[in-house]
Amino acid sequence: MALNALKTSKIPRSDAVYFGLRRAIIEQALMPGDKMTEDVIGDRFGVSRTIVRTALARLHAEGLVDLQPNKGAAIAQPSLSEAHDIFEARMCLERQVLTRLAAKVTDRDIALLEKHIALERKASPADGPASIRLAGEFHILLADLSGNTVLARFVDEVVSRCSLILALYGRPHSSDCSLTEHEQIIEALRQRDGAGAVASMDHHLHAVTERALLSSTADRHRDIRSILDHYAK
Amino acid sequence: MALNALKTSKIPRSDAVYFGLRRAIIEQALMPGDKMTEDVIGDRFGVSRTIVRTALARLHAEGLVDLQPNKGAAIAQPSLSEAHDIFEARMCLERQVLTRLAAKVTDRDIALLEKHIALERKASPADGPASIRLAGEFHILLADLSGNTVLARFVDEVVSRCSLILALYGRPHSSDCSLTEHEQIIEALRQRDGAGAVASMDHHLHAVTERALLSSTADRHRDIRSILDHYAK
DNA sequence: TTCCACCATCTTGCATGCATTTCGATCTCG
DNA sequence: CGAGATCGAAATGCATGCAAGATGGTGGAA
Repeated sequence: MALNALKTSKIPRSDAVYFGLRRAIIEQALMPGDKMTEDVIGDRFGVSRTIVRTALARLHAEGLVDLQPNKGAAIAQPSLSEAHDIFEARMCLERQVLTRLAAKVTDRDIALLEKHIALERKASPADGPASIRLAGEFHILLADLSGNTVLARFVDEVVSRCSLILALYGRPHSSDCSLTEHEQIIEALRQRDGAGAVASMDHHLHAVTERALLSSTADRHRDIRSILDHYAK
Repeated sequence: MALNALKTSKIPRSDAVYFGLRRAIIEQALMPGDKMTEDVIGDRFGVSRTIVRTALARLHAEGLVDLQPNKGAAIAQPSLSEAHDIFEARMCLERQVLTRLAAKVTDRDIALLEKHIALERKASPADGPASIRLAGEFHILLADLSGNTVLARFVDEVVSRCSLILALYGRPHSSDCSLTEHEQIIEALRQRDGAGAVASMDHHLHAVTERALLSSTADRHRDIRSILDHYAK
């Protein structure tokens, strides 16, 4: 009785759908623009449309899914302008995370970060999807360790949305070099060097931004909306 | 044809419930801890539980509502620790907003801000609820004018959650002095003085924080039904 | 051929019904 | 008298059904 009171935390079935879809989006199994029909998702997950609808609404609130009334859901396609907004917010939030973290980081925190880096290093060469996810989760781990749950939630959101931006505008294998940048951040934290950590993060995020947005002008598939913006007026 | 394409944006009925409840929470008509029964809300707004559930989930995602499985929804009661996290995130976000805004603010923006201040000034003396809401909306307006939609969304959330903190820990009539502080911020913006605007905002938010975390009020017994009659339409 | 209207089909918006769980009051027993 | 068991009312979790809106293709008229 007293024991299973701990495991009696019934979790809603919509959570399973939410996390499943979220991972599919972040690992770029589902690509921006892909249509998400309630029936299809419900069949795959073995739940009714009611549940799917709840999960989609949640993803919509996070900006991962576009939701138009009477027309259904699709994976969000951030415009270049939105992409810029997301990167700016991300920079602002992650600076705060590192400033805060440098002042309170423990050896155990460092160990957790090292452990994560090891995972990144292992997954990096071959496994594309996992590599993308792990690179993002490094930043989410930093935010968690900062101890500020609000910052952590916001970082989680902007990092997730960055996956969409990468999928839309980025070039394929661009996450390798971020590994050493992550190591630089940890090194600065190990020395409780807040300014250094922020500087490393600035450098890292600028690099990510450039990698993500510079290739967009050249080739690959481009955003129709930003193209039309140019001709509409 | 081409004209009504603009007005053919059917809005879901859950939006009405969402915004109604949100306003009731922000204006402190509904207080932290108040139980929110789906049937009761549905009756007041004239919709089914399905719709109410959607609105509650959205409020939960924003941290305004606590949602426990099988136990229902209640207005969130941020802990002091959460309150601190929220203020820290808010400070970080609003600094960015002002830095950005000072660099691009137009005379039209200034005019909008002045107009809002006029509203605040008018509502301040008597109307408690509206005064609370307007003080928050000043900050949301700043974020909107910054042009960064992501920052704007985040600011919206933290400002809303600050209402809960004020309701829980703040003292009743504390929003008057914030008016002159808002004016200081506008003045700094008018001179395109980013550093000055940030300094004013720092001072303002520190003041708000201090005002917020002083005393707790005795709560009386209130009826959710009669309150919702006022917000249902 | 091109454009428009119309219809079949698919999909979403929403209410309702049923099963399950929670909560509180009464009852029972020590 | 008090602590725990028990039962009923109430609230939630979820699936399903139906109406309304969107999509895409066909046929007719200019």
